[in-house]
Amino acid sequence: MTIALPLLTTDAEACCTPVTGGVLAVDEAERIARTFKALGDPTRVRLLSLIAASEGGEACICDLTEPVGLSQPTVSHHMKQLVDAGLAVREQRGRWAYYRVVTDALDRAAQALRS
Amino acid sequence: MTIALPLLTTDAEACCTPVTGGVLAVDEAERIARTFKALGDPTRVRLLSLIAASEGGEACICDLTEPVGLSQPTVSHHMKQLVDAGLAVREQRGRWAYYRVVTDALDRAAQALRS
DNA sequence: ATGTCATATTGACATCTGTCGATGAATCGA
DNA sequence: TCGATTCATCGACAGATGTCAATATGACAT
Repeated sequence: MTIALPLLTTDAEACCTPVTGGVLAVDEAERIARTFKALGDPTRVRLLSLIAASEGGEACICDLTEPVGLSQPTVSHHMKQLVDAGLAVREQRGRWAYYRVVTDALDRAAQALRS
Repeated sequence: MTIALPLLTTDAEACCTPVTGGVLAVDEAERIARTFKALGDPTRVRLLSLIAASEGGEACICDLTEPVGLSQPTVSHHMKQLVDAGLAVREQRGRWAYYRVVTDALDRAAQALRS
């Protein structure tokens, strides 16, 4: 007999012992830090903001390269970081890769900062 | 004539255009990212948690070194990062340096993630 | 099949970051 | 005054990070 288990729990999904709610276990601190590390680069903050403000709440790499003023590989790299952290999701449609912000993940990250 | 101006506005004090509330200006994104960068290290997350959970909500370096298992200079370095980011404050009392968490700064950081 | 377009990956590079041991600075007690 | 204590700073080092040009991958149109 096999049991269906979630294949992957991204850091931002796993919820959210608040930082100020008692001493955090090492692995909890690592999970929380991974999420904030992804938010700790101005380009990535800007990318999330650009995507969230786009029509339909989604954007492809080609929409993002010019506004942030960086090369396409660099933007692609940053988006991968955000996806790995669970803060964005990627959907391939034809030649384009559309990214959306995972607002739940942002909310959960905010929870970790609540007092 | 001279005018009294705030000498320093820490990043976490300056509030808090939400990431998902329209395209962020570059300097706003940089401010937000600086705060989250400070939160992007597991040791620093742990330090904040340890301080917040300490008696009186404050702790000195000597209280923190052993729990995080790092050298005193390293802990001191991390605390400086947190103070520079406005997430902690330092008060010297005799030989000891007491640190407190700036919960308002955490709240404001959380605001930046609200949708 | 071939070429074009959008994106990801690779490899390289300079810079930043976390860590430590050694040392300096300030405070207190004897 | 002297030594002990607490913390910050310095110098060094390995490893991580942000960036780009070049290239690979994959999808679509012709």
